[in-house]
Amino acid sequence: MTPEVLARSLTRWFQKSRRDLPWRAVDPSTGQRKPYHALVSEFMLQQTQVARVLEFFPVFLQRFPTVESLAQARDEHVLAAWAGLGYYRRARLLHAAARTIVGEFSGRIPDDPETLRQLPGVGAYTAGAMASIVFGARVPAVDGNVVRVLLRVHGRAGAADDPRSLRFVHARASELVAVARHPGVVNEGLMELGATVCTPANPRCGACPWAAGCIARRDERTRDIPRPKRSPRVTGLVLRCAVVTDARGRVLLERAPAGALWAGLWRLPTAEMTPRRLAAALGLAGVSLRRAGRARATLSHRQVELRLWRGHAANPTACRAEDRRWFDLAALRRAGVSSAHRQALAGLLDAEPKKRPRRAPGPRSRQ
DNA sequence: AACGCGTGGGG
DNA sequence: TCCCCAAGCGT
Repeated sequence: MTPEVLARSLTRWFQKSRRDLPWRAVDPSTGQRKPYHALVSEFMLQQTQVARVLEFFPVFLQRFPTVESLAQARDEHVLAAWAGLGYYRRARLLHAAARTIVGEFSGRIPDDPETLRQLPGVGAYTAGAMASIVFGARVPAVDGNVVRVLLRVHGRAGAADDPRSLRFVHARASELVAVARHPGVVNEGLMELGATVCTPANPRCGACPWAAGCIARRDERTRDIPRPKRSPRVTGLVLRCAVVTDARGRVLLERAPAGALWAGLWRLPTAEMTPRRLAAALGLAGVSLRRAGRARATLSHRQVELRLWRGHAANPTACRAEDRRWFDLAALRRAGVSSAHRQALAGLLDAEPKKRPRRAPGPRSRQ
């Protein structure tokens, strides 16, 4: 099928089937989407599904309604609003981008892809998406969905992360936006098609506007295109974590240092190695620690086991240290804490309904 | 260029 | 339970 035919049928399909997502709302005063809302949504959507972002987007915007409010915010508060969404570097990069936008562009979000690309956390995809979807620029926006959809419709074999596949897809996407009436609609339509119809497994070809001309479907190769990527190896990681409370029921947390997992978020005092005397190694001299179960977290590249050690601090000030703080339960709920640590703390937070109150029995092995 | 970085839903 | 993976980016 020619680019013209593809662009036209995709546009028609998208205008009929597009989901009503909050970041797609048009600002009546400008007739376009709010650039700041689009920016926040694009950062959240990096490697993250729509359903997940829907939970966080409105809350984040309520907390930081404008790019100025985000730029002025403290890093810790931005991280707290991101807690649970994952890939926390995005929160720092979005924060930095907001500061650049306010500091260098008077709070106006750039509208051309080259300038957008200079912002922290904005790569080729996000720059293309912002420029085309918000500002109408005639540039492609190639994400994982677009790669899959275009490889399939053209019947092009290859892995999704193969540079040759990506060059091919970029060329096809460029043809589409070149002939499109609304480049942003074509780009967003491609992603929508990949997310809702041309899915990795069990594509719903019956609902696809391109089904009649799809080469992969004709050749019954949708299952083989794209070839699966080489999966990164997942390594195990064991962390010893102290769950220490004081007489008022407050729990002691520390900020995960740069370079650590969940960098910048609050975590339980943690040791990676097995120290002879855990409490002393954690700077908790005088606290008697007892084994208290474990929590597991599966990350993209890491299988983490948190071995929990419970203790009480008779003298809270003795446990103070740089980047450590006592949290009461209310503060704990508001704090920037990863889902893994939130799960580990679930026992303390039982006022809060947890989806998975997994509580493994204590292992016999020494921790 | 390959790797590090979270999370929860679905098959 | 296990495996796949989703609107990527920085280094």
